[in-house]
Amino acid sequence: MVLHYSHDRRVPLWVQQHLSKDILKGSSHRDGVQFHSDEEVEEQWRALNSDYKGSGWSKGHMAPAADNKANINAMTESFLLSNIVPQNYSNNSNYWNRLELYCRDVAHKYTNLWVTSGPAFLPTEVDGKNIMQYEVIGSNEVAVPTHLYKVLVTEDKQGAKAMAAFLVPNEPIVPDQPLKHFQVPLESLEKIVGFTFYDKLDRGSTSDLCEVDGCEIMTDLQLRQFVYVKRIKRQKTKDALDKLWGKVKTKEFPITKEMQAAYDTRLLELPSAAAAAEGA
DNA sequence: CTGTATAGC
DNA sequence: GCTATACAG
Repeated sequence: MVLHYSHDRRVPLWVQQHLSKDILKGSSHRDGVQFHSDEEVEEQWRALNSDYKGSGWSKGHMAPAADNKANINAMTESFLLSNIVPQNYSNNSNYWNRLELYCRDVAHKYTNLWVTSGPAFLPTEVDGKNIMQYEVIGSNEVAVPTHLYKVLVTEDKQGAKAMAAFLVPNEPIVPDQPLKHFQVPLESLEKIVGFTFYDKLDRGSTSDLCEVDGCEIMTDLQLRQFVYVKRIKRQKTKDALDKLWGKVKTKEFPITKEMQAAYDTRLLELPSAAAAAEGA
Protein backbone atom coordinates (compact mmCIF):
# COMPACT_ATOMS: atom_id res chain seq x y z
CA MET A 1 0.00 0.00 0.00
CA VAL A 2 1.35 3.40 -1.02
CA LEU A 3 -0.58 6.55 -0.31
CA HIS A 4 -0.49 10.28 -0.74
CA TYR A 5 -2.05 12.16 2.15
CA SER A 6 -4.20 15.26 1.75
CA HIS A 7 -3.03 17.34 4.70
CA ASP A 8 -5.73 19.97 4.33
CA ARG A 9 -8.56 17.44 4.37
CA ARG A 10 -7.08 14.86 6.76
CA VAL A 11 -7.86 12.01 4.35
CA PRO A 12 -5.74 10.31 1.69
CA LEU A 13 -5.57 11.86 -1.76
CA TRP A 14 -5.02 8.43 -3.26
CA VAL A 15 -4.08 4.97 -2.03
CA GLN A 16 -2.52 2.51 -4.41
CA GLN A 17 -2.20 -1.25 -4.07
CA HIS A 18 -0.89 -4.10 -6.12
CA LEU A 19 -2.97 -7.27 -5.84
CA SER A 20 -2.43 -10.83 -7.01
CA LYS A 21 -3.60 -14.29 -6.03
CA ASP A 22 -0.55 -14.75 -3.82
CA ILE A 23 -0.86 -11.40 -2.07
CA LEU A 24 -4.48 -12.14 -1.18
CA LYS A 25 -3.56 -15.39 0.52
CA GLY A 26 -3.14 -15.30 4.27
CA SER A 27 -5.02 -15.67 7.49
CA SER A 28 -4.39 -12.43 9.34
CA HIS A 29 -7.74 -11.22 10.63
CA ARG A 30 -9.06 -7.77 11.39
CA ASP A 31 -10.32 -8.91 14.81
CA GLY A 32 -8.21 -7.25 17.46
CA VAL A 33 -6.78 -4.67 15.06
CA GLN A 34 -7.92 -1.14 15.72
CA PHE A 35 -8.12 2.04 13.73
CA HIS A 36 -5.27 4.27 14.85
CA SER A 37 -3.91 7.70 14.02
CA ASP A 38 -0.88 7.89 11.73
CA GLU A 39 2.00 9.27 13.75
CA GLU A 40 4.02 9.80 10.59
CA VAL A 41 1.60 12.62 9.85
CA GLU A 42 2.46 15.84 11.69
CA GLU A 43 0.12 16.33 14.62
CA GLN A 44 -1.58 19.44 13.23
CA TRP A 45 -2.78 17.50 10.17
CA ARG A 46 -3.49 14.19 11.82
CA ALA A 47 -6.95 12.62 11.96
CA LEU A 48 -7.92 10.94 15.23
CA ASN A 49 -10.45 8.27 16.13
CA SER A 50 -12.22 10.92 18.21
CA ASP A 51 -12.92 12.89 15.03
CA TYR A 52 -15.01 10.02 13.66
CA LYS A 53 -16.67 9.05 16.95
CA GLY A 54 -20.34 9.95 16.96
CA SER A 55 -19.96 11.81 13.65
CA GLY A 56 -22.57 9.74 11.87
CA TRP A 57 -19.90 8.61 9.37
CA SER A 58 -18.10 5.28 9.37
CA LYS A 59 -14.38 4.80 8.90
CA GLY A 60 -13.98 3.60 5.34
CA HIS A 61 -10.81 1.82 4.29
CA MET A 62 -9.37 2.84 0.93
CA ALA A 63 -6.97 -0.12 0.79
CA PRO A 64 -9.40 -2.70 2.26
CA ALA A 65 -8.52 -4.71 5.36
CA ALA A 66 -9.32 -7.96 3.56
CA ASP A 67 -6.66 -7.21 0.92
CA ASN A 68 -4.05 -7.25 3.70
CA LYS A 69 -4.40 -10.69 5.22
CA ALA A 70 -0.89 -11.74 4.16
CA ASN A 71 0.58 -10.64 7.49
CA ILE A 72 -0.45 -8.79 10.61
CA ASN A 73 1.78 -5.80 9.79
CA ALA A 74 -0.01 -5.16 6.53
CA MET A 75 -3.37 -5.66 8.25
CA THR A 76 -2.44 -3.21 11.01
CA GLU A 77 -1.14 -0.68 8.49
CA SER A 78 -4.43 -0.72 6.64
CA PHE A 79 -6.11 0.58 9.82
CA LEU A 80 -4.02 3.78 9.83
CA LEU A 81 -6.39 6.73 9.64
CA SER A 82 -4.30 8.01 6.71
CA ASN A 83 -5.92 5.12 4.76
CA ILE A 84 -9.42 6.05 5.95
CA VAL A 85 -12.15 8.45 4.84
CA PRO A 86 -15.52 9.29 6.42
CA GLN A 87 -17.92 7.06 4.53
CA ASN A 88 -21.67 6.57 4.61
CA TYR A 89 -22.29 3.45 6.68
CA SER A 90 -24.60 1.73 4.20
CA ASN A 91 -22.37 2.59 1.26
CA ASN A 92 -19.34 1.20 3.08
CA SER A 93 -20.86 -2.08 4.19
CA ASN A 94 -22.87 -2.76 1.07
CA TYR A 95 -22.12 -1.34 -2.36
CA TRP A 96 -18.49 -0.35 -1.75
CA ASN A 97 -17.97 -3.65 0.02
CA ARG A 98 -19.20 -5.44 -3.09
CA LEU A 99 -16.89 -3.33 -5.26
CA GLU A 100 -13.97 -4.38 -3.07
CA LEU A 101 -15.04 -8.01 -3.33
CA TYR A 102 -15.18 -7.56 -7.08
CA CYS A 103 -11.60 -6.27 -7.06
CA ARG A 104 -10.44 -9.40 -5.24
CA ASP A 105 -12.35 -11.47 -7.77
CA VAL A 106 -10.56 -9.64 -10.59
CA ALA A 107 -7.22 -10.15 -8.83
CA HIS A 108 -7.84 -13.89 -8.90
CA LYS A 109 -8.74 -13.87 -12.60
CA TYR A 110 -5.72 -11.89 -13.79
CA THR A 111 -1.98 -12.07 -13.27
CA ASN A 112 -1.75 -8.61 -11.74
CA LEU A 113 -4.17 -5.96 -10.58
CA TRP A 114 -3.35 -2.44 -9.50
CA VAL A 115 -6.03 -0.52 -7.65
CA THR A 116 -6.00 3.15 -6.78
CA SER A 117 -8.72 4.34 -4.38
CA GLY A 118 -9.57 7.64 -2.80
CA PRO A 119 -12.08 10.35 -2.01
CA ALA A 120 -13.47 12.88 -4.48
CA PHE A 121 -15.07 16.26 -3.88
CA LEU A 122 -17.66 17.42 -6.38
CA PRO A 123 -19.56 20.71 -6.30
CA THR A 124 -23.30 20.81 -5.69
CA GLU A 125 -25.75 23.17 -7.33
CA VAL A 126 -27.23 25.75 -4.97
CA ASP A 127 -29.48 28.50 -6.39
CA GLY A 128 -28.14 27.94 -9.88
CA LYS A 129 -24.53 28.18 -8.75
CA ASN A 130 -22.04 25.40 -8.35
CA ILE A 131 -20.83 25.46 -4.78
CA MET A 132 -18.02 23.33 -3.40
CA GLN A 133 -19.24 22.28 0.00
CA TYR A 134 -18.51 19.33 2.20
CA GLU A 135 -18.94 18.45 5.83
CA VAL A 136 -15.96 18.29 8.15
CA ILE A 137 -16.04 16.16 11.28
CA GLY A 138 -14.35 16.32 14.67
CA SER A 139 -11.97 18.85 16.14
CA ASN A 140 -9.52 18.13 13.33
CA GLU A 141 -12.16 18.85 10.70
CA VAL A 142 -11.74 15.67 8.67
CA ALA A 143 -13.33 16.24 5.25
CA VAL A 144 -16.31 14.09 4.24
CA PRO A 145 -15.97 13.35 0.52
CA THR A 146 -18.99 13.61 -1.74
CA HIS A 147 -17.75 10.62 -3.75
CA LEU A 148 -15.26 7.77 -3.68
CA TYR A 149 -13.33 6.46 -6.65
CA LYS A 150 -11.46 3.33 -7.66
CA VAL A 151 -9.25 2.86 -10.70
CA LEU A 152 -8.41 -0.71 -11.70
CA VAL A 153 -5.65 -1.76 -14.08
CA THR A 154 -5.33 -5.44 -14.91
CA GLU A 155 -2.59 -7.38 -16.61
CA ASP A 156 -3.12 -10.84 -18.05
CA LYS A 157 -0.44 -13.48 -18.52
CA GLN A 158 0.32 -12.19 -22.01
CA GLY A 159 0.94 -8.76 -20.54
CA ALA A 160 -2.20 -7.22 -22.04
CA LYS A 161 -3.69 -4.42 -19.96
CA ALA A 162 -7.27 -3.41 -19.22
CA MET A 163 -8.54 -0.55 -17.15
CA ALA A 164 -11.69 0.91 -15.61
CA ALA A 165 -12.44 3.86 -13.34
CA PHE A 166 -15.46 4.11 -11.05
CA LEU A 167 -16.86 7.13 -9.22
CA VAL A 168 -19.44 6.30 -6.55
CA PRO A 169 -21.47 8.82 -4.50
CA ASN A 170 -20.76 8.67 -0.76
CA GLU A 171 -24.33 7.72 0.07
CA PRO A 172 -26.51 4.59 0.13
CA ILE A 173 -26.61 3.04 -3.35
CA VAL A 174 -29.67 1.39 -4.88
CA PRO A 175 -28.93 -2.31 -4.19
CA ASP A 176 -28.82 -3.70 -7.68
CA GLN A 177 -27.35 -0.76 -9.51
CA PRO A 178 -24.90 -2.21 -12.06
CA LEU A 179 -21.25 -1.30 -11.50
CA LYS A 180 -21.05 -0.03 -15.07
CA HIS A 181 -23.44 2.72 -14.02
CA PHE A 182 -20.58 4.26 -12.03
CA GLN A 183 -17.89 3.82 -14.65
CA VAL A 184 -16.34 7.10 -15.79
CA PRO A 185 -13.66 7.96 -18.34
CA LEU A 186 -10.29 8.12 -16.60
CA GLU A 187 -9.76 11.64 -17.92
CA SER A 188 -13.01 12.81 -16.29
CA LEU A 189 -11.90 11.46 -12.94
CA GLU A 190 -8.48 13.06 -13.34
CA LYS A 191 -10.12 16.41 -14.01
CA ILE A 192 -11.99 16.07 -10.71
CA VAL A 193 -9.19 14.85 -8.45
CA GLY A 194 -6.46 17.04 -9.91
CA PHE A 195 -3.79 14.50 -10.80
CA THR A 196 -3.15 11.77 -13.33
CA PHE A 197 -3.21 8.02 -12.79
CA TYR A 198 -0.69 5.51 -14.10
CA ASP A 199 1.50 7.88 -16.13
CA LYS A 200 3.43 5.01 -17.68
CA LEU A 201 0.37 3.15 -18.91
CA ASP A 202 -0.10 3.24 -22.67
CA ARG A 203 -3.78 4.12 -22.74
CA GLY A 204 -4.06 3.55 -26.46
CA SER A 205 -3.30 -0.14 -26.09
CA THR A 206 -5.28 -0.60 -22.86
CA SER A 207 -8.75 -2.07 -23.22
CA ASP A 208 -11.87 -1.27 -21.24
CA LEU A 209 -12.03 -3.71 -18.35
CA CYS A 210 -15.82 -3.63 -18.36
CA GLU A 211 -15.92 -4.64 -22.00
CA VAL A 212 -13.41 -7.41 -21.48
CA ASP A 213 -14.66 -8.64 -18.12
CA GLY A 214 -18.24 -7.41 -17.83
CA CYS A 215 -17.76 -5.72 -14.44
CA GLU A 216 -20.46 -7.83 -12.79
CA ILE A 217 -20.41 -7.33 -9.04
CA MET A 218 -22.29 -9.68 -6.74
CA THR A 219 -25.93 -8.91 -6.03
CA ASP A 220 -27.26 -7.56 -2.77
CA LEU A 221 -28.70 -11.03 -2.06
CA GLN A 222 -25.35 -12.70 -2.71
CA LEU A 223 -23.68 -10.28 -0.32
CA ARG A 224 -26.14 -11.11 2.44
CA GLN A 225 -25.55 -14.83 1.92
CA PHE A 226 -21.80 -14.26 1.87
CA VAL A 227 -22.03 -12.29 5.12
CA TYR A 228 -23.94 -15.10 6.81
CA VAL A 229 -21.20 -17.56 5.91
CA LYS A 230 -18.69 -15.30 7.66
CA ARG A 231 -21.00 -14.92 10.62
CA ILE A 232 -21.58 -18.67 10.95
CA LYS A 233 -17.83 -19.31 10.95
CA ARG A 234 -17.35 -16.82 13.78
CA GLN A 235 -19.78 -18.32 16.29
CA LYS A 236 -18.08 -19.30 19.52
CA THR A 237 -20.62 -21.65 21.07
CA LYS A 238 -22.98 -24.29 19.77
CA ASP A 239 -25.90 -22.45 21.36
CA ALA A 240 -25.02 -19.25 19.53
CA LEU A 241 -24.55 -21.18 16.30
CA ASP A 242 -27.95 -22.86 16.58
CA LYS A 243 -29.61 -19.58 17.43
CA LEU A 244 -28.07 -17.94 14.36
CA TRP A 245 -28.94 -20.91 12.14
CA GLY A 246 -32.53 -20.68 13.33
CA LYS A 247 -32.59 -17.04 12.31
CA VAL A 248 -31.05 -17.83 8.94
CA LYS A 249 -33.84 -20.32 8.23
CA THR A 250 -36.50 -17.67 8.79
CA LYS A 251 -34.87 -15.41 6.20
CA GLU A 252 -36.56 -15.04 2.86
CA PHE A 253 -33.61 -16.37 0.91
CA PRO A 254 -32.38 -19.81 -0.10
CA ILE A 255 -29.61 -21.34 2.02
CA THR A 256 -26.58 -21.71 -0.21
CA LYS A 257 -24.21 -24.64 -0.31
CA GLU A 258 -21.58 -22.40 1.25
CA MET A 259 -23.87 -21.50 4.15
CA GLN A 260 -24.80 -25.14 4.76
CA ALA A 261 -21.16 -26.22 4.59
CA ALA A 262 -20.10 -23.47 6.99
CA TYR A 263 -22.78 -24.55 9.44
CA ASP A 264 -21.92 -28.26 9.20
CA THR A 265 -18.22 -27.55 9.68
CA ARG A 266 -18.70 -25.18 12.58
CA LEU A 267 -21.10 -27.60 14.26
CA LEU A 268 -18.36 -30.24 14.34
CA GLU A 269 -15.74 -27.78 15.56
CA LEU A 270 -17.75 -26.52 18.50
CA PRO A 271 -18.24 -28.69 21.57
CA SER A 272 -21.87 -29.10 22.56
CA ALA A 273 -23.07 -27.61 25.84
CA ALA A 274 -23.52 -31.14 27.24
CA ALA A 275 -19.99 -32.18 26.28
CA ALA A 276 -18.60 -29.00 27.79
CA ALA A 277 -20.45 -29.70 31.06
CA GLU A 278 -19.16 -33.29 31.04
CA GLY A 279 -15.61 -32.06 30.46
CA ALA A 280 -15.96 -29.72 33.43
C1' DC B 1 -17.18 -8.93 4.34
C1' DT B 2 -18.18 -3.99 6.21
C1' DG B 3 -18.64 -1.57 10.52
C1' DT B 4 -20.60 0.32 15.60
C1' DA B 5 -21.25 0.59 20.82
C1' DT B 6 -20.68 -0.74 25.61
C1' DA B 7 -18.79 -2.91 29.96
C1' DG B 8 -15.10 -3.58 32.88
C1' DC B 9 -10.25 -3.46 34.41
C1' DG C 1 -6.48 3.62 27.23
C1' DC C 2 -7.09 -1.42 26.26
C1' DT C 3 -9.75 -5.89 25.62
C1' DA C 4 -13.51 -8.64 25.29
C1' DT C 5 -18.15 -9.09 23.93
C1' DA C 6 -22.45 -8.16 21.56
C1' DC C 7 -24.75 -6.34 17.72
C1' DA C 8 -26.15 -4.90 12.65
C1' DG C 9 -26.06 -4.09 7.22
